[in-house]
This record gives sequence, C-alpha cells and structure tokens, in this order.
Amino acid sequence: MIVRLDPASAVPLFEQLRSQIERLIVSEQLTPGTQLPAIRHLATDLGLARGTVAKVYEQLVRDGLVVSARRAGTVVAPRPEPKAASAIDPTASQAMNEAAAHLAVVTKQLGLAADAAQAALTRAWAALETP
Amino acid sequence: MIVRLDPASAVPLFEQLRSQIERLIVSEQLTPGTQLPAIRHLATDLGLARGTVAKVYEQLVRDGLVVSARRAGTVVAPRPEPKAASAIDPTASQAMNEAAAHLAVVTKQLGLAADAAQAALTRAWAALETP
DNA sequence: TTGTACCATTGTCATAGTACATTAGGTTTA
DNA sequence: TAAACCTAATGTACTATGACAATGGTACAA
Repeated sequence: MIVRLDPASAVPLFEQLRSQIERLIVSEQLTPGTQLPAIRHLATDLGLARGTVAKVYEQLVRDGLVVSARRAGTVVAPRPEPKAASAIDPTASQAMNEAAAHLAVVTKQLGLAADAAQAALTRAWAALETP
Repeated sequence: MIVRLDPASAVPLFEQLRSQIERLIVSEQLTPGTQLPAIRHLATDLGLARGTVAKVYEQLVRDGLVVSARRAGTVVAPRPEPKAASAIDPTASQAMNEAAAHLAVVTKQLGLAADAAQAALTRAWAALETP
C-alpha cells in the first residue's frame, strides 16, 4: 500500500493517512476484502506510533470503509451492488441511518432548517462523484 | 461536574465518561455556555490519562454537543434559535458539512444511491421533530 | 488611556509503552 | 479423521509524557 506522509505539512499525520487510505478505497485501488497492514506493521513502516495508526483505523471503521476484528485484522469493507432507494432494507443500512441522524442533530444544533441539511448532502454527494 | 466511573465495568472508561457528559447536556443539567473542566484537570480528578479525556472531548465535539477552542477551553454548545436555510453562513456550518460528507460516504459504501441518503435524512429529521 | 510584550492555560498532535481478550491457524491427541 | 489444545498475531483500551500553537489575562511602558 503506497502512502506518502509529509511531516512538515500543516495537516496532521493521522489525517493525511486517513484521507489517503479513504481515497484508495473509494477509487477502488483497494478492493473489498483486501487486508490492510496490521497496525503495528504500518506504524513501523511509516515511522509512526501505533496509537496514531490505530486512530486512523478507528475512524475508517466508523466511516464503514473497513471492518476490524481482533485476530482477523482489518479488511476493506464489501461494496454491495448499487440499489435504488426503493429497494432498501431499512435494518441493513444502520450506518447510513446513524449518519443521517447525526447530520440532522448537527444541523438542528446549528439552528438551521431541514433544507439546509438536504442542500449540504447534495453538495457532499456531488463532491464524491467528481473528485 | 459529577461523574462516576467504574473501572471494573466492561464498558470502557472513555465511553462511560462520554455517555455521562452527554446525558448531563441533553438533560440540560449542563446548560449551553457552561465550561467543562480542562482536559488536564478532569484527567487528574478522575485519575485518568490526559489522552483518555481528550478522546472523550473529541467525540463530544464531533457530535456537536460541545465546542472547543484552544485557550478558551471547552464549553457546552449553544442551542440557537431556528434560522431559515437562506440565512446560512457557510463557514459556520462546517460541522454540518462534515456530517453530510460522512453520510454521503457511508451511503455510497452501502451501495445505495443519493436518494437513499436523502430519504434517510428526511426520516431522521422527522424523528427529531416528533420524538 | 492605549498599546504591547510576556505568561499561563488550553486543546491538539504525537510518541512510547503495557496489558488484555479474541481468534486464525497450526499441532497434538484421542 | 476429528476434536482438543496451543501459540502468536491483532485490535482495543489505557497510562504517561512531551511539544506546540492559539489566546485570554496581566503587567508595564508610552
């Protein structure tokens, strides 16, 4: 796995690493099922502390990009076939619903209305489609 | 601030602390503007390492429950009056945009289309309105 | 009064290390 | 062959600590 970190950059090392792995996954250079290096190994390779890499993996898990199990290590999460919204199994999309709830809460916390969240989501989706 | 941690519990210390502070905020025992203890102080008081408390504060910030600034410390986030979507200050809604980006990534990861995310958001918003 | 230089506090980032439960995978035993 | 056992790899949780930038105060000079 090719990642390049710039210690002199203003953006934190863990964020550099996180975004690079994210990019490798969404660009399908890392395909589902691919095993990521063990935290210890990647930390050694990159000259980072284990805690730094662990933080990255933790955030990737939170974002649903990878799955972690103790001895089994960390692998790129499966990417199911595209489905129409009408074909959603509500119970199978818990991560999405949690993310939606979070967006709703945060937006409300800002004192904004529902359409603000919808607009932000539209922008975010467009940003994903055209990197 | 009264928190009680049980080191013998199976639930991690940082999660115990996080959920207790969250409860204090949503139950309005900690009102907006209330200053939380400094990371160093709370860590000392509770007999925890600084990193553990820092992790808790980081997650609370992510959830929009508190806001952090360097010297100003960490305070309970305001609960502003509702505004129209047209009155958004784009720079002030960074948390919302990040939440939107997260929702987009998670949804895409599930193999779902944009309308699925929009639908989930609509449901989440409705759930907030009618508890 | 006004400005400015300094100081202490604070969150943030990162390192280094310990301990532990889980478990894949190999090895031994029945 | 099949079941039981063992070992080492792995993610997770935590401690302890150092360094740094931002900034609210404070003291002091003009």
